[in-house]
Amino acid sequence: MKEESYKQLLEQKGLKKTKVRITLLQHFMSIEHAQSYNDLQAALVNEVDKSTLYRSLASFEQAGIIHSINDHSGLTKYAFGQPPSQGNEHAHFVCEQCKMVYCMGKLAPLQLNVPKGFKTNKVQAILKGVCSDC
Amino acid sequence: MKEESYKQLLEQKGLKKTKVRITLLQHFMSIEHAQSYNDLQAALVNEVDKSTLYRSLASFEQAGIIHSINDHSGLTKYAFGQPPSQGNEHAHFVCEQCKMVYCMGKLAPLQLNVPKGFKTNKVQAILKGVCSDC
DNA sequence: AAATAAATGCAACTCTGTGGCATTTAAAAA
DNA sequence: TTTTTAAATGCCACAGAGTTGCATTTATTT
Repeated sequence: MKEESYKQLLEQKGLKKTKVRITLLQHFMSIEHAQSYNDLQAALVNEVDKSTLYRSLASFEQAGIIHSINDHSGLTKYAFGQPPSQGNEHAHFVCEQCKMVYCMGKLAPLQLNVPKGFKTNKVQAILKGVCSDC
Repeated sequence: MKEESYKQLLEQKGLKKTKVRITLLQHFMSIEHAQSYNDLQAALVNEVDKSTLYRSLASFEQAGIIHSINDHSGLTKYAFGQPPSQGNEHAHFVCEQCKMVYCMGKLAPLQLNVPKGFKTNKVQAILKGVCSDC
């Protein structure tokens, strides 16, 4: 995908087309698994300030370009694409060997019974196992 | 439950019956939802050192007395009882209003299809919604 | 090209959690 | 019961993730 596409997406979302954001977006779209803060710093060759990176991630997430994932490792990870939501549920797969986090395809609505008085709005599932690369 | 019971449980698990552990265990067994580090500090009236508390939690978890939960809030929470495991799966319910975390009953095994090459070993589910108190 | 509003970089800070080490305490041995 | 010993505690300093205030720079608008 050429640079014009990234710029188009940013414009469409009402985000300024800055150097950091273009590089970051390019990276997100070129990789298939979720990224930690450190992955991203490395990918951007440590040329970006920490707070700038976190702020960029926040704006991307708010714009629905990426979504964040908590994979039980203590580290938040970020992946390209809309977050799982009503009608668009997806689970995350954490590889127990390489620790990579992948977004899985659409998820069949889960049947879960909760005690009376509890009302479930959404279900977030984390699958743990071994990925196709390991 | 009287103090003897707490002591019995600690002994059974091969843990020394110290003041901190007895108080902590007593607290865990008297409350129905998962506790954050701060909840616990407050419950112990801030009389326990931070590292001692974390170490006590670690030993309780290792002994299978409690289990830790990551509820997407960034904070680890701890709840009484064995962790969800093969044949003993349970989900956690996070109330979107009061932020309380509850352990739900046994969970029907989830049917989730993953791409070929991926092997799922376990599924962890977080339910989000509104609890019976809210 | 000038004005404006937002993004960046820097520094200081908060908060969760960990690790070393001297001291205390529970359990075991005498 | 007293002594021994091994583990638990408290204190301190530290590490890492993430946030915030503020001055400066940069993208966009006029």
